[in-house]
Amino acid sequence: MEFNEKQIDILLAAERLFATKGFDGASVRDIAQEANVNVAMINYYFGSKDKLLETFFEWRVPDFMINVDELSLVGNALDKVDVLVDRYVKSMNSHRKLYRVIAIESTLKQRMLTSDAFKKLKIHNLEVITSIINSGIAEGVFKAGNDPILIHSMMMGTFMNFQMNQVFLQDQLGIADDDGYGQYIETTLTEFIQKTIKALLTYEK
Amino acid sequence: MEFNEKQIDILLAAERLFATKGFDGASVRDIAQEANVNVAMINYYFGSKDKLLETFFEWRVPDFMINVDELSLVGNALDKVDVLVDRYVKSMNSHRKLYRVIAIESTLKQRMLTSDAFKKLKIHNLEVITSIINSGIAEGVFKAGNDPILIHSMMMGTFMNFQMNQVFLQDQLGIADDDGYGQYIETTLTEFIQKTIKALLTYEK
DNA sequence: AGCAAAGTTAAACAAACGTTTAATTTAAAC
DNA sequence: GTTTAAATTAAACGTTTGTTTAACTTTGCT
Repeated sequence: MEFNEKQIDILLAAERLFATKGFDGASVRDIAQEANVNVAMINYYFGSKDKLLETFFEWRVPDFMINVDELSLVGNALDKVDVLVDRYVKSMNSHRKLYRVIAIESTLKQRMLTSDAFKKLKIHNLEVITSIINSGIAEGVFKAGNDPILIHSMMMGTFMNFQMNQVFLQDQLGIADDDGYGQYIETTLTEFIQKTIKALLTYEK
Repeated sequence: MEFNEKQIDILLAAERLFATKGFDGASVRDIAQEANVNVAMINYYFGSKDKLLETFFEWRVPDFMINVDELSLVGNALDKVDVLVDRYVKSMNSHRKLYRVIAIESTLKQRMLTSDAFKKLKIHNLEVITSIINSGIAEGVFKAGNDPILIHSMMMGTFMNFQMNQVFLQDQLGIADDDGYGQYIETTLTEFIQKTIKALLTYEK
């Protein structure tokens, strides 16, 4: 997938507007204006508004694949959890706008169901987590019987909750601006998720 | 707030359609048809589509207040966590449609920011969790230094993740239908969240 | 230079949107 | 039974929606 400058302008404008107004809330005229292009260019390059969303997803999905090579370098399973969560949160946090789009649109009716790219992404990431847990069990550090799906849901959900309730949480946490909020996510929230997963995997009962 | 039969029909229809198509995606004509009323009735009773959403929120919010009395009956802090999570998940799960509406709309621009009812609800629920954690620390069962906001985010986020990714997770978990998914949430997921919170609050490091 | 393809534009398209109007029916009060 | 207000309706309102058209400009190739 190769895009020229103008197409990327449109994709970036769409990302901004979808994230703040949702797919239905952002009109093609809004997007065209944000991207400084004529309205017709969107249909010319992408075919339709729906296909723009689809193309947008395919364009961004690769950014969210967990890099397995990086993880295999780390020694024990406990450290692997730390690295995994750190990379995962950093990746999602650096594409915060995108992640809000995903969260919103993936819930609505059948949109995105066609987008196999995302299903494959989720399955890939699930497999990475599963292998880490299994290696921890093999080492004797982790207890068995914890479903990777639930752990993945916990990690994703906790992060997403911070994305969805930024206004409320930023206020509650006494954080001044958006940058501070991003920093909080990359430090305190990351450590919290790391701690939670390790606590859970080593829990006796 | 008292509503007649027809108004409730509209509110219920709105709940269904907002949940599946989003606020922008559900037209007033859709809602009117779903509720078997004339289109004009929506504006007649609620003023506008925006006010319908606002009224809808205020109508449903009370259902999500944690009942503190029920919790004070339980003895130790560990059991309180179990009861809290159980009631919380059951409450959210029985209003699944609504919760999807909240999740979607609360993220988009400034909508809902005016709805103080929700902020108060969140603060109330946060206070309940805080008091449970503190009582556990007083008992010597829980370790100190865990922010209630993070624990609440984890609980909410994990549950919400199951709401947002039902199609994918239902497939991955091999669950046949919607009822089975609801049961999974009320049993396995509930136990997982309970275990996670207790593991975290008793974790050494 | 000449030509074909790609890029770009303003204008127009029909459809759908939320809302309002004006007319009519129903219900309640005296 | 008459009167007044509330409820209900079909139709129309003016916008906005996503998309297409047709004319025009730019680009790349021989």
